[in-house]
Amino acid sequence: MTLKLGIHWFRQDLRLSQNPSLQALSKKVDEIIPIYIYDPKQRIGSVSKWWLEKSLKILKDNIEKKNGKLNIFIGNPIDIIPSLILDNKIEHFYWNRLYDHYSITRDKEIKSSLKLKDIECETFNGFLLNEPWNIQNKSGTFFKVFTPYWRHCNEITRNKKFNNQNHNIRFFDTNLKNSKKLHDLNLINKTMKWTNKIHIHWMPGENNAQVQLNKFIDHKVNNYSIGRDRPDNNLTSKLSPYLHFGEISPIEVYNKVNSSKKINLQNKEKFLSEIGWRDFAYNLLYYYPDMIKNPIQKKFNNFPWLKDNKNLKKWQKGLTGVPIVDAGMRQLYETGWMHNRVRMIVGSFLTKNLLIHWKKGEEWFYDTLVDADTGSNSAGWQWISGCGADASPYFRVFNPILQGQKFDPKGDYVKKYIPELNNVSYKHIHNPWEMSEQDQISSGCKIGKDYPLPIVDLKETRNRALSAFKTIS
DNA sequence: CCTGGAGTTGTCCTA
DNA sequence: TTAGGACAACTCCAG
Repeated sequence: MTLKLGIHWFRQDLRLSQNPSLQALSKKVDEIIPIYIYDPKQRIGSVSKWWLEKSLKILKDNIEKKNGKLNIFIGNPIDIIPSLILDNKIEHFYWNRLYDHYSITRDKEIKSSLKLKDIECETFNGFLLNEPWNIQNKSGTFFKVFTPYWRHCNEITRNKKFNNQNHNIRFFDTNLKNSKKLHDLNLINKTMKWTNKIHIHWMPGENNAQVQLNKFIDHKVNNYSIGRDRPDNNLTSKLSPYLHFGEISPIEVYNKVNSSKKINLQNKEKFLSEIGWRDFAYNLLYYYPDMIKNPIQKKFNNFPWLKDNKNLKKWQKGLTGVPIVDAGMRQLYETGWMHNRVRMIVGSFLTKNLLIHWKKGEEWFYDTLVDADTGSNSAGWQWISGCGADASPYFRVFNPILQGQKFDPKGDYVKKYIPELNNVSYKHIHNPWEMSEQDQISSGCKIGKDYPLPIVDLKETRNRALSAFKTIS
């Protein structure tokens, strides 16, 4: 008797638990051949490469604990998959779906070629609470505004039955021919000092994702509603990279939080809606597939963005002279992550005070964030720059001094990432250029020497942005 | 098809 | 010092 074999294709679902494709396939076949295909043509940031390497290593180990082997390939899946099927007499080929244009196009092509060969191909939702085509407003189209979207989506998700059981998964125990070593992907570039420090702050992998979720539920979520806005504490869930790589199921996150009796309603709803934002971003990406590159509001094609590489570089390095902006940019560079509130502040500063195209910000974030994600990243940048579907009104230009004073009142966050300002008093921590000569001497921080003067005048550039918006309306 | 209320995350000015 | 209104106009969405 021969074994009935099926392939599960891992993509952004690097987990064994609560993985719908793996679950379904294990009911169908005797043993599962798990594969991962690294496609050099698919966009991936530098820091994401670091995370991916770690994550694949853990996945590989977890599969080996179940006496299986993870098979890694390099190249275009469209070329690789047909020969895998042929060589190994595969009759079932399963995966969990993705929602960006590149993946959708590729997956469609693969699915139809498998159908032609009479291979059973099934795909699943393992990445979102609800897939875009299942969420419609009463006019029968997709939602463009978050609040009504989430009311609807939340209702559906709350009533979904959640199967907490994991069917036993049996893996095929030998590597396929031509499969590569993880090392061959060359994901971690040794010369890049960047990623050297990331491991201090992050532990990828599905086991760590569970630890992080439990920690969040036990110690953080009950202060979430207000606390999430404060970069000087640590009350956000930090689940974003795990969700991006699929090391944890968003439905599991939703259900564990939703069913917890310890969490008060306001904090619970606030957190769940943040998980909803992730779905909403993918809803937008699905219906505006080119939003990665182009503004959803077409009039923004005429927006007078400035090409200013000098200021862009200063923004990237955290040398703008505006403390809360610089602290955020340095946190990003150092840890691969930035607090959500600060992402908005640096985004507003780049697109409104510096008038630099949001795309430049999107690219930098994509390269440097551990949670760099096609949907959330482009939706976030379109929102903050004002060109998104449901964007911030144009007159809402953040004042980084006020934001700093409001959300980092003692300057703890700023000081953590900008040691130059360590001895500056809290009165001037967000506007150190207004210190007197005397204050600059006593705090050991001479503005313009130890720490830069602001590269732009905040008031002037605010007005410049407002007039720029008038030109396109 | 029409209607009215609402829209993540603000800031500034004036009284 | 603080609270309230202005800042645009438009599109979305539900009834």
